[in-house]
Amino acid sequence: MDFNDKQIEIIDIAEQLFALQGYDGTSVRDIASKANINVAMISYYFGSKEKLLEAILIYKMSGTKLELKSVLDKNISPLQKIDELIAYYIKKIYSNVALYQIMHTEIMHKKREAHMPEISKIKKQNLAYIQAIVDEGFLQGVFKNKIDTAVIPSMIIGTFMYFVNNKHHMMDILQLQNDTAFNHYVENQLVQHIQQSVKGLLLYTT
Amino acid sequence: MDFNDKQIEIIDIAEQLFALQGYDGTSVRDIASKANINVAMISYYFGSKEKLLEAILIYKMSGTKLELKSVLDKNISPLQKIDELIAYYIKKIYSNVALYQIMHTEIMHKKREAHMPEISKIKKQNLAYIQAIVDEGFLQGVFKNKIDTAVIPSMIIGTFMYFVNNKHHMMDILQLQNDTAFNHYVENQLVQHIQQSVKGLLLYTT
DNA sequence: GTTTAATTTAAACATTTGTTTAATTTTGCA
DNA sequence: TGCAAAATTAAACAAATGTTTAAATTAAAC
Repeated sequence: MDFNDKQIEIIDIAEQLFALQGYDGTSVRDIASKANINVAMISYYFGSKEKLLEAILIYKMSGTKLELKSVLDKNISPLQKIDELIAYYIKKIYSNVALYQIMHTEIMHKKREAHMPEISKIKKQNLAYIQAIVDEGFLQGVFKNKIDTAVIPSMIIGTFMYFVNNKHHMMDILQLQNDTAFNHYVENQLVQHIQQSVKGLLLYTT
Repeated sequence: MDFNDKQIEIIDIAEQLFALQGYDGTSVRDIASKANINVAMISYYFGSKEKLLEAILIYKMSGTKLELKSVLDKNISPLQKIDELIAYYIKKIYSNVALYQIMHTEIMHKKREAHMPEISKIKKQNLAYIQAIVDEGFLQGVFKNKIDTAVIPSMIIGTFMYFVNNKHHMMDILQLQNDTAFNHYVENQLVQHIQQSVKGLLLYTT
């Protein structure tokens, strides 16, 4: 599956609109006018609106694959690996928020669960890497708590997505004046909070 | 704002459909046929589809108000308060998942940010209660870490919503065979994990 | 029991939807 | 240059959308 420049342009714009307004809330004419093309070009290039959504997932997901293995192979402590894992995780998601928003809203809606198997496979792969770090931590006696590793991605992605989806409200509460301040908060404080809580989960029994 | 039995029936069905298929993905005819009524009844009772969405939010939110004050007033330690707060929070959300799904998808979509102020007000109120518990914990010297309390709701709601929105995947990974097992996991293990991580955030510096 | 109001219905409405058609323009190549 | 393929266009298409209408039915009030 390779797309030409024109297709990629359409994919980029459709991705933004789908993330912002939802799949059903975005018409092909919306996309066409924003992309300065004729409506027919969408059918011409992708076959249908549904297949355009597929194209977005395929194209964007291939460029988003998490390289957690590189974190795993580093010569650092399990605790540091957790830190780096989370920082890397969030950095990746943050630079592809639109894609994740589409995945979490459209794919969730029971109508379109076609791509579920593929996504599920990636999730399982990522989980295996996290599990490896957790196992290592236990082996070294650093991690004390027996937890379900499966909840860690939920904590990272869930917390992060909720936070950015409520950007306006968070900026209000935390008195962040502009987008730069918000970005800075996410990349520093928010990441630290998530790191802290995941480590707290692994290290301490209360 | 009070609704008669017929209106409430429509509200209940529309809530389920909006949560499952999205607002734009659900037609008024969908709602009408599921509710065994004529399409015109929606306009007759609510004025429009948009106002039906409003009605859902108004009606369901009034019955969902978190009674965090009761937790705050209890004669227990701040740590226990955090536990109870989280357990209560999740219990409430879980019994109103559909409403929260609508809020987090539809309200997020930039088209409809009308009800934002009202929701924002409730969020701020809840946050104030959490802040009171955190302050108390610090005063007693139990909590050691200076954190932004504002991220706690993100952790609770975000983690929880992500988990239940990926129900299928989670059941697969955690080998939960049926809905009962899933519910049981959410109400026990998941709640405990979230409690543990929030407390870890407050108690320990790593 | 008659009258008035409230409810319910089927049909029609004007738009908007995704998609296709057929003609036109542009491009790539011999 | 000439020509075939690809790209682009405006228009039309049927189906689905939210909403309204006007008639029919039911309920309530007197």
